[in-house]
Order: sequence, then C-alpha cells, then structure tokens
Amino acid sequence: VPARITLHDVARHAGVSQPTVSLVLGNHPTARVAPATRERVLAAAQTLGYRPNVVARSLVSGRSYALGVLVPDLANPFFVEVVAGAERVAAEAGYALLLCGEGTEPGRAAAHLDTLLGRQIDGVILDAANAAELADDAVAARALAGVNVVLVDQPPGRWPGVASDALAAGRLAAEHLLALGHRRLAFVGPAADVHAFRQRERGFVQALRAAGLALPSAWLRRAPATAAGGMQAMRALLAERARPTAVFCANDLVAVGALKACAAAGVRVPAELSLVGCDDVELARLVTPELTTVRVPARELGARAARLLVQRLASPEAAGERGDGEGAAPGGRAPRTAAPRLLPVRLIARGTTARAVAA
Amino acid sequence: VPARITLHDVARHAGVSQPTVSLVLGNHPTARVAPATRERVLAAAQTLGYRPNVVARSLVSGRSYALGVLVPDLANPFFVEVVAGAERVAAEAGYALLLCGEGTEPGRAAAHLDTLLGRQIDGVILDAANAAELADDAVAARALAGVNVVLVDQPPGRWPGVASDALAAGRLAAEHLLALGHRRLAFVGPAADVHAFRQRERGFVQALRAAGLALPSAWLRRAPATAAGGMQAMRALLAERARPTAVFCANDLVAVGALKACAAAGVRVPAELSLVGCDDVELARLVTPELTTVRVPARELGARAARLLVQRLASPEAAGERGDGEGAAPGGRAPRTAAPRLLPVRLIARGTTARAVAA
DNA sequence: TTGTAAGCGTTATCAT
DNA sequence: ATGATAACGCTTACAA
Repeated sequence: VPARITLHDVARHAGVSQPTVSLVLGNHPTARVAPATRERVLAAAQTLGYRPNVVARSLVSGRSYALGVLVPDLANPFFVEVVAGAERVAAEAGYALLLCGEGTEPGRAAAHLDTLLGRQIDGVILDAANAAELADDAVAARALAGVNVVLVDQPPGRWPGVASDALAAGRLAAEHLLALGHRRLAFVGPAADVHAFRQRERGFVQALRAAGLALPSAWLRRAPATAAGGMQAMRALLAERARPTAVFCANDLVAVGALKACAAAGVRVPAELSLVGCDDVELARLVTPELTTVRVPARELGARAARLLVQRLASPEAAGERGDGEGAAPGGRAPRTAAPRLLPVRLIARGTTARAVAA
Repeated sequence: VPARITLHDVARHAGVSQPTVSLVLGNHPTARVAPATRERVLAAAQTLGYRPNVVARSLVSGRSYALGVLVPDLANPFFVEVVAGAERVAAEAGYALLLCGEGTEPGRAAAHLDTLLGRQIDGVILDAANAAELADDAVAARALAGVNVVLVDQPPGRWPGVASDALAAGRLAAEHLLALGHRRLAFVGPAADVHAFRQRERGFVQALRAAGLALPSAWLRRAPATAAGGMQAMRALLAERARPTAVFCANDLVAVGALKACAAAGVRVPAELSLVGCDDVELARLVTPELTTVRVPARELGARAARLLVQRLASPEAAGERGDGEGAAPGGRAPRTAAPRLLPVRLIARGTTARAVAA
C-alpha cells in the first residue's frame, strides 16, 4: 500500500510551502498566487498524483461533503429511483451519498440519523418519512437539529422539501376511470400515515365527490403498500357481495398485486375490472396487460431534493431558514413565501383500463 | 444549530483531562481507569449528549469506517438487494455505506473509485465489475491499490470475493427443461463480459452437451441484460424459421421481457414455450404466469461481501494478502488455498415451464 | 506573493 | 491512573 501523497509532499516537490499548495489547489477566487509557482505546484501535484484528503478537509471546515438518504424500503423501485436521482446530483456537486438502511419509522430513522450525524453529514434527504412524528422522537429531534434536512413527498412544514402532486395523481386516476364510464370505484392503499399516499387517496375521493359519487367503506381497502398487500386487498374486494368495476391502487406494487389476484380469481382485466396504479415504475410495463398508471417523476424528485440541499449548503444564510420549497433561484432572492412547487404527474393509459361494461 | 459536544466539553464537565475521556469512551481493553472517574466521565458524556466525531477519529486513525459499493445498475433489483444486504452487515459492524453512481465500466468505475479513495474509504465492494479490465485502467489501478477490495460474482483472482454458483444455475435450468422433455433449447443473455452471466451460459451449454444436445447459434441470442433486451431477443427468436420449445434467460429481467414478447406475439407460455429466468427477484412472482427461475441469494451475497470486507479490515495481517475467498475462519488460520465457497442456487419451478409437447 | 502558525476533534505516546 | 503533548492533513488568518 503506497503512502498517500499529502499537500506537504507536493509542497516539497514544488519547493514551496504547504499552505501555498493549498491555495493553488483550492483555487480560491480571492487568493492570488504567482503564475510561475502556480504552474510548479500544479505540475508537482500532477506528477505525484495528489488526491486531497477529504477527511482532513472535513475536520477543519466542519463540512463532510456527504449527504444521507433515508427511504422506507429499497424493495420498492420507486424509492430506488429517488435515491438514484439524488446520487447523481450529489455526485455532480461533489457530495457523496450515504445510504441508510431501510425504514423510516421514528425508531429506526432516529438511529440512522444519529449515526449520520456522527459522521458529520452535511444534510439528509428524508423520503416519505413522517417528519412530524420524527420530530417527536428525542434522539431524532436532536439529530435533526444538527443537519440540513430536505423532505421528499411530505407536507411543507418545518423543513423545505420537494413533492409530487399526489392530490392530482388521485384526481387523474379518478377522472380517467370516470371518463371510461366507471361509476363503481374502489381504492386500495395503506393505512400508514404517509403523506403522498393519503393525498392520492384524497384526490381520488374528491374527484369522485365532484362527480357525485361516494366511496363506500367496503370499497376502501387498507393494505400495506406492497404487491402482497395489493393481492390480499383485491382478494377481499372480489369476495365482496357487490364488486366495483374499477380500482385505483396507491402505487404500482399494490396494483400489480391486485392484478395477480384478479388473474388468480379468473377476473379478466380490463374487461371485467379496470385497474390504475401510481408511480409508473418499470414494473408497470412488465406485467401483462401493461398497467395503466399515474407517472410520478421519482428520479426527478430525488434529483431536486439533492439540488435543493446542495443549494442550501452553498448559501449558509438560507440554511437556518424555514422551508420555502424549491428555494431561492440561483440568482435573485425568491420570496420566502413561495409554496413548494409540486412536480406534475400525468396519467399513462395502458392496458389495465377499459370502458365500463353497461351494468 | 447547537455546537457539537466534544471530548473537551465532556472532560471539563467531568473535571478530568480530555485524553482520559477518550480512554474511557474508547473502552480499550488494555487501558485501565479508576472506576470513580470512569463513572463521572460516562455520566458527563451521557448528560451532555456526546457523540464522537467520526471525521476527527478517521483523520488520526487513517480509517474512515466507511465502505463503498459499486454496482452496474440500480434498475436491476438484484443489485439493489446485494446493496441492501451489504448495508445491513456494514451498519451492524459500524461501517457506513457510500453508494456510488451506477456503472461498472472501467471508465466510470475508475472515477467512482477515485472519489471514494479521496474519502478515505476503508474498502470497496465491486459487484459484477470486470476486475481484470478495471485493473488495466490507470486511475482505477491506483485507486484499487489503496483500498481493500471484495469482489461479488467475479472469478477469484487478485482480490477475494464471494460468488453464487452461476455454473450450477445454468445447469439447473437446463436439467429442469430437459427433465420436462425439452430438446430444442435456446439461451438469451448479454454479450458483455460479466462473469456470472458467462458462467450461467456455460453451465447451461455444458448440461446440454452432457445430454447430447447442441445449442445452435441461431438459438444463442445476445441482448442487454434488461427487460427491453429480453423482449427484443425473444422477438427475434420467434421470427426464426425453427423455434425452440424452451428458453433460458440470463436473468429475470430478460426473462420477463421475453415473456412480454411472447404475450405480444400470441405465443402461450408455458403451453407453447417454456421460459426459465435467473435470480428470483420479486418481479419473478409478480408476472403472470409466475416465472420459473433459479434462485440466487442476492442479499446473502451482499451480506457476505460486507462481512468478508469487515473481517479483513479487522485483521490487518490478512488485508494485504491475495484473495482466498471466504477468508480465514474467525478463529484459526484457514488454508490460503481454500477455493471461494460458492453460494448455492436452486431452481424454483413456477408457471412458465411445462412439459414439452410431442413434436 | 508567500511562509509561519494555529487549530479542527481525535487517538496514542509518553511523562508524571 | 491520569494529564501533557504530539500528531493526522488540511484551511485560514496573519506576518513577512
């Protein structure tokens, strides 16, 4: 294992002092070095193969140039996409991404945050974590006090965040089904207190109301936001005395589970039953028939969250401020009151929805 | 933002010197402190809410207690599982996991490794990276020289690693299909030089040979290891003058793509064509019919890789050594010549395979 | 323009 | 048993 090259080595090689090298390599806008020495230093660094020691830099600057991400569940491709999007932006801005174990329940999340904080993390992206609940946890609250936080798909509150237009997602699903002539609509989603899911449900119900329809409690099925959950819920739904003609699922995983349950029960989709998912993960196009769903820009969500975080880290004056969504524009000062812009979603009509058969 | 509590603060609060606190909190086996002061220090740390600064510790110890993972593609759930498995073990051992952007091609991988090295990473898990090619890249080679490396699903060589029994995977698929009476077998897999894929193919072909069968070149289709690739390859296969009665795909994504192509072409699976995938990702059970596949323990693979890495980091004498697979047993010195144990795979017969119809 | 010096929070090696 | 003291590699005043 070859010893690491330090600034000191470069300095000796270039015949200058160590801080001078630091100045050159840090190419600060204000610091001015003689072109000659600058050249010499750069050449020395080059030939020696100098790599800055980020750890040492962190110690003095107090910044680690590392970000944490917390997602509920890596088994859900949606969250993986969010992470991937965040990673890309973070890497471009020179930040590393620390992946936390799964789980955003207050207990687990608090533990993760605690270790992240010990690592001098500069900021953390909380995806679908229940921020309000989290703030109640003593450990979490303490950890959260020390870092910059950006929320993904959470209601605006103490921290800034980015979110998709989940209300519209539910509405679009409902309107699509209504336009196809469906009047007997059901919803399958988790009971968990996750903002995006709640909003999808709410948007769906609101659109039904607007059309003069109600959602009978028997057709509002609670299930974990997984394929297994969707399957089970759909089985229960099919066992009902009165069946709906269309079902909106809180996400694609649930919808695919529901689709499977239909296949198992011999219910033809979309002939006998229409199905709409939400997220538009790759899986949606892999099942047969392909899933009609509402596209939510997961990658973009992650990317924006990371960008927002990086921006706030760059401008310390904003760091302590309360959430203002997308944050100030790179140039001028945007009004602090601006509501978080919701990323648009759109309905992707595919193979699991069709016109309702005349009752 | 409350100022961080340092050892110094704790020392003042406990009325002792700062190194003493370090001694107590580090609870070294050799260091002996008076029970009284120990108590006082612990109490002070407790009330003040002291959290060690990992960055400072890293600077002096030269270890960052962070690991990197490099995977080709986060869109493939298999790799996500590997990462998740690694994360769990790493976290338990007190290591953080730095997630690198996707891509294990020499160029991208080298860049990732370079930044990881700057962060004083202690080790890196290379999943399905072409280690041989990577070592040819100047930047990568330099980076690789500075860290502990563990390979996942790569042939044993310069670095230790863990791998699944990919040869057996191919063989099991072939034997399953042969047992069902199939004699016209095809393979779809990537041309990319990825060890596991090559071995799966080889195992498959070997088993065919053993049964006195050959794999005609027209039935050996090259395609990217994605659903889109599988779809395209299967379309091409179905367009052949002579069709196979069964197809083994390099992974589940490819198989699902193939399944879709069959559905689109009106070819009934498994009645007209049997399909076998590989990996057994969740997706395999979500499609209809459920995919017959070969289960590869992805999570376990990641977990073992992380464990191996952590072990080697704990015992420096092994760190510089060449690869010896699973490494020495925690207790005694295992022979250096021990071949890497391959994690067993097993065939999961589900809905995409059936007896061959009499020709 | 450049070198000197201090200090970031630890750990580790000494004296005491 | 415990307290000075010196690193670790870097950034940032401040001096020269």
